[in-house]
Parts: sequence; structure tokens; C-alpha cells
Amino acid sequence: MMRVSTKGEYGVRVMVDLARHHGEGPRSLTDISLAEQLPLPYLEQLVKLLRDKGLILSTRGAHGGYQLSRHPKDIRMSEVIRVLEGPIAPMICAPEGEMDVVCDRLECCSTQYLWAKIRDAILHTLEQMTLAELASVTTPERIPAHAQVVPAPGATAHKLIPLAQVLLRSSPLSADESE
Amino acid sequence: MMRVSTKGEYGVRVMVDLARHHGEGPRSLTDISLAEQLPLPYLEQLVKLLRDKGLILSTRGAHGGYQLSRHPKDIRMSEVIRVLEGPIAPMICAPEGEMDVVCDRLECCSTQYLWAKIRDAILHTLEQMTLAELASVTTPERIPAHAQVVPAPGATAHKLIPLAQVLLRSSPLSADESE
DNA sequence: AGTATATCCGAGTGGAAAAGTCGGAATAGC
DNA sequence: GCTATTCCGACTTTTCCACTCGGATATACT
Repeated sequence: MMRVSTKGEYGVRVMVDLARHHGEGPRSLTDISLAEQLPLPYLEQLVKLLRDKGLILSTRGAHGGYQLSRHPKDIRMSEVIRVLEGPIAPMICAPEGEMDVVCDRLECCSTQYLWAKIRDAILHTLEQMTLAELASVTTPERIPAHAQVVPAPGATAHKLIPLAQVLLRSSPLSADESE
Repeated sequence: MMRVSTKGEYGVRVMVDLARHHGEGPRSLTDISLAEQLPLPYLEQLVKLLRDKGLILSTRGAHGGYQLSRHPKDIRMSEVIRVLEGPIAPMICAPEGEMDVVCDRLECCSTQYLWAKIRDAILHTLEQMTLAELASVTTPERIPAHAQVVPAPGATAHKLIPLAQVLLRSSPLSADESE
């Protein structure tokens, strides 16, 4: 549930990549797509979003590329996600910001309380975290040693991985998923 | 972003409805679909999920229907959402529960930290709230008076509303949505 | 017994959005 | 001029959501 789209995933990864290479001048999408194993033409789309909203700067021509417009410390993850995935609202009933003409059902308003809470929780989390913070995290406590799976070598090496795609439905994870 | 599907929305509304009529014996789907203005055949599907996981009990035959298997106070919203929308994981990289064989990319793990945080935030919110609590909320502080929009009368009266559908894209809400 | 009211179940469908592709134009360094 | 790059719009493909449909089964009431 509540899944973040690949736009969000890839976009964040691009931003983290840029944060790590901050101050080194423009970094090309080709480099990024190689480093992150993501399809370049698709990245072009995402990056446009980030640039249009002023999160990154572009340099055209040879040796061109992208770089963060601000220091990673000054970029909140809420901004990033909002640019990539649109306003943070788990449900139409609980939009970010103003509560406008949205909900014509009174009943809806009861459950609306729930969505609002969820939205606030997400928002708070994203508001707290900066890009710098995220970029600095190398081995978060969440990842136990045994999770360091060694993939079938070569399987992921020479081909661009449609990452989320592949993993999404095969997921043999929580026993919860008996669906 | 992070949108809850109609399964989640409708399902929660059904549960709230049932909570409000708790102790009155079985309540038929026809009644619920009328009260909540939701398509009955679709509800049948959702309700199956809730029943299979033991959240509600069914009584077949005439005067049959559904009722909560436990007191609303003893039903956490996390359970409800999990049943309806699957495990609470904003991203494959951050599944609920164990961190199993999931992520074959090391880079992914940096951003994974973010998804994990978000998941935890959502989870905490849902874990805290009980169905009873949600059902008791009538006019949450979130809803200002001017939000009490009077819809074009009759427009929503005689026809089952494809609610989310209609509202999802027309949303004239946050100025953020200049996309 | 028969009928009306329910749940139950699996399959099927239409449409929309997500995910990614493609071709080419503009720009800048060499 | 050649090459590396951003830039842009349109196009395709796939997937999944939201919902329908037809019928089977079960129970209450008359």
C-alpha cells in the first residue's frame, strides 16, 4: 500500500547521487544512470521536474550536466518528494495545505480524520529530513548483515535494471502478503 | 503521491459504518452501500478481504449481513489498512517486518533509510488509532466551516458516486499542483 | 415449498496512469 | 565540424485499479 512510484524512487536516488558529488561541478545524466543503473531516457523526464522547480541547475553542452542549486543541508526531502510525486496527500479528502472544495460527502469526513493524520505523519518525517542527512547515511541500522544478498553475478551487471518492476510482484517477503 | 486506493478508502468507511452500528446485529451490504453511496458489487469484494482476515463476521441468508468480530476499541486501524491494502510499505526496499531478500542494489540502501522512516511514521499513526476512536470523530478539527460545501443537489443523490474517480484529477486544491 | 433477501465466488472488462521509448532540436566544449 | 550533453514532445507499452456480471449457496419468512 501507499507505494511511492518509481518517479519518487529514482528521483530521490538522483538527488542523493548529486548530493554526494556536490561541489564537483556538473554531473551528467549518463554518469548517474550508469552509477544508479537507471534508464537514461526516463531520467531525463524526472530531472526536468527537479530543474523546473529549481532544485537543480543544468549546464548544457559537452561536459554539461546537473548540480544541486543549494547545499544538500538546505534541501528538505519534503520539497524533493513534492516535486516528484506531487502534493503529499494520501487521499483526496486530505490534501496538503488548504481544505478546499473537495469532499461533498459528510460521511467521508469521518474517515478523513485518518488520512489527515497519516498525511501529517509523512509530512513531518519529510520535513525533518534533509538531503544531506540522507546522503550521509551509508549503512542505516535497518539493514542487517544477512540482507547483503549477493545477486546472481552478471544478472544485473550489463543490463539496465527495471528494478522496482522486477521486485514488485515476486516479493516473497512478509507472510502478510497471502493475497 | 502516496495515494490510498479506493479499497482502502471504501473499506475504512465500511468499517466505520459497522462500528457505528455495532451491537445491532448483522448489517447488510445493501444498507451500507446505500448509506455510504458506494457500489455494492464492489463492496462485496472488499468485505471478503475483511472477513477472510477475521475482522468481521458474516451471516448468510435473509436478514444477514456483517458485523465486527471484536469491539471497535480493540481494532487497530493498522490491521484494517493492512488487510485492505496489503503490507504497509511505501517501497519495496522498506517492507514491513523482516528485511528479507529484497534489495540487490547497494545504492538503494541509502534511500531506503527514507522509505523506512516514512513507513514507520505511517505505521505508528495507524497503530495508535483504534476503530472506535475514528468512528467517534464526528467533526474533526481539520474541517473548517466553509468546507461544508453544498453540492449541486440531486447530483449525488440518486446515483452511485464513483467518488475518488471524479475528484482525483479535477482537484483544484494546492497551488502546488502546477503540473 | 417457494420466494425474497443475503452472502459468496470467480471471471471478465474498460480505462487510465505509470513506466519507459524514441527522434530530433538546441547548446557548448574540443 | 564533431561529439557530448541537455532539452522537448509525442508515442508506446504494460500494468493495475475500479468495477461489473452471472450465477451458486444459504437463510428467513410466509
